[in-house]
Amino acid sequence: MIQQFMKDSQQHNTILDLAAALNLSPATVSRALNNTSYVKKETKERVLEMALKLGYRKNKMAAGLRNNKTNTIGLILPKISMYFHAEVVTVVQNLLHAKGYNLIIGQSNDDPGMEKELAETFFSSRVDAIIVSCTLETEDFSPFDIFSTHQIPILFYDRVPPETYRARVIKGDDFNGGFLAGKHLVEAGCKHIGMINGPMTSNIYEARAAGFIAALRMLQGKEEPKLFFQQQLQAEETREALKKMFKGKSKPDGLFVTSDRNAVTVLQYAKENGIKIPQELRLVGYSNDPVTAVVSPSITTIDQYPALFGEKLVATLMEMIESPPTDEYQPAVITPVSLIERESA
Amino acid sequence: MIQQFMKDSQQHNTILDLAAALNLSPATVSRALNNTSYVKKETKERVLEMALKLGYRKNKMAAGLRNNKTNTIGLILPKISMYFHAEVVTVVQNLLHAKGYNLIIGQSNDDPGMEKELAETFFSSRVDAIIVSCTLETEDFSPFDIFSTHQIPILFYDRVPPETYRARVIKGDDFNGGFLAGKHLVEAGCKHIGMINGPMTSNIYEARAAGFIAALRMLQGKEEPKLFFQQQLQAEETREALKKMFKGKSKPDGLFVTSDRNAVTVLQYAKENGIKIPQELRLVGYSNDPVTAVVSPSITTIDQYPALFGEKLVATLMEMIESPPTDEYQPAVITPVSLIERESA
DNA sequence: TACTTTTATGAAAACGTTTTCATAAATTCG
DNA sequence: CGAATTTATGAAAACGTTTTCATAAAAGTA
Repeated sequence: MIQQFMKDSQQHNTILDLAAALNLSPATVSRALNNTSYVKKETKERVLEMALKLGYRKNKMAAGLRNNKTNTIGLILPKISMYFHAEVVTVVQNLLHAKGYNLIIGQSNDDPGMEKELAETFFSSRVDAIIVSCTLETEDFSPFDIFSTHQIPILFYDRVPPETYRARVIKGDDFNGGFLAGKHLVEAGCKHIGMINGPMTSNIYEARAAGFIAALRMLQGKEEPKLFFQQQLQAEETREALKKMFKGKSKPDGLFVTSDRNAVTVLQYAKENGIKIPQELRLVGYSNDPVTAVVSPSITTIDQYPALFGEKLVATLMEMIESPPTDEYQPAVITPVSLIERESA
Repeated sequence: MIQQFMKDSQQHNTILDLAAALNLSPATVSRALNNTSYVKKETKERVLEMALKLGYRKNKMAAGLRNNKTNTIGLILPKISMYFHAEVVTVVQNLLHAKGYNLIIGQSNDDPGMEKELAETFFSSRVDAIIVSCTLETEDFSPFDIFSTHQIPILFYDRVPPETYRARVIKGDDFNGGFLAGKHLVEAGCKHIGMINGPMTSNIYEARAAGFIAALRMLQGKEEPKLFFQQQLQAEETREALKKMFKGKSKPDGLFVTSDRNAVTVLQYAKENGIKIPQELRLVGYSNDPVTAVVSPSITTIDQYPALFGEKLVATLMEMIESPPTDEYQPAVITPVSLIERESA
């Protein structure tokens, strides 16, 4: 009965196969499947039943081509395995799935060339929207222009373009994060406070530094602190910076490290060199990577609430997809941060 | 000149637009773009130049529909943010991108229902192949049947179906991992060795337990050890297990915990309860999560070489995609593990 | 009853590619 | 030089949907 309509099992069956098996037109089958427009109740049931029997699944590509909608969102980020990003991706993917969207992920590995390549690929794949956290060095954002010119929603997060590049942005309150760190160290009584920062080409490190300096200036009345280092976030560089810091006569008694991984490196360096934390050196990290909670001493750090971040991302994205495009200026959404006090400071 | 051919900027231009602008047929343009078949050198140059000028990008959906190839791979895993998986995904995505494939990711959150849903979605999206690491509880693998019946390569890794479900599989050498852990604890002189394992419904925990027991049996001559616990990998459950273990009179002096996160929990419990590691309790974890290297004492663990894992995944997948499907039985690929000795044991 | 509206379905076009089938021009070969 | 081959291009069909435009039947309304 049914078998006579079933094609070679390796073939996909289509809406035409369903139509043939039911003596209906493909149009009606499509309508039944998507319950758009009028379809007799009985017909719809017959279609659904047959679809089940033949194991029919819609070819999303064909539908996408026709509808000009892929139900796919592209996500470009530096590296999935970084704690903050892994958490964000986790919730973003879950929420998008619930809303019927696929997520395609591309890692720039902090290489602007790769980032551009991914933008092109995703555009070519006709993603319905795109989410981007930039490279540490991205200065030319024009590879993303195609999206705006083609009215494809683009949403930057965390590492974002400057205000001058008009785009929707969600970012953590890095200035406040830096400020909280500085304030905490000052209030703990530190006199010589240093900082090991990431590259200032990236907005997040720039803002963390600005907030931090503002705190020192406001609360200690100091101008430009001396013990500043910026680097590419490698453990080796952190050690270099520490060596320099502790060589001089004005050793730091407080240190703000803008990445938890590097804060852990500081911890190890301190242990190796007999520097007591927090007695001799108070330490504040950034991100609330779970590792900071289990090392000893545990590390005081700034939580960025990545899950909340992810939720806001998806909510904003959906709003962008659903509402008609507007040229209105949309101020950056700032998500909160807070200081998690632990043993290191 | 050119502008007259440019459409409204929000429109995508197509191969037809190129053809019109150049007074060529779409066929020739396509041939020039993909350099298939004969195209005069000069023509090809003209096409490429115009493509650049008009900012043409191929619509991958249309191409995919026509070619029955999406250049997209689906990946289903429990949760991206787990260390092992994050590392695997990182290298898999990078390698796939280099080979011209997009990666779409779906998280089952260890829910078999969600896993099934994702399989359906990815099938519907016509992925060229699919990579799966199962739920801890997946027992019914039939949701994946569609792929095999439609000749779509499917490759399981890490958490895989049993031998009886014929499918290509890449897994870590969990038996050996368990064996190495057991051997190490025995050789360290432990007499009462316990184990906290994940759910035995999953092949990985079953194999780790089997290897571990084999080691104790072979090297200690003991039959079924007493101090066995299995649980769902939650910190709370680990604490419960520990409470029970240390309540009895035969307290363990060695412990194999088949997940590093839980090994860290053991560390904390030990600290809270004044149990000295490694003096009173030797501890071995599993996965070589970076956290094990930075806690103190650092944790001896089993490395699974996730990067190597990812490389093998992609290599095998490419082979499956490129070579004609075969019914030949393909034995599971086993990737190596090794014991990383640290302070805890 | 005769008209309008609602319900139900089908034919055909469209989405943007690629490829098969033609055909013509250019080149090679005997 | 004429025939065979290679090079170069175009027309049209195809991939699997969805949707517009018809049209017909059923239901509602005056």
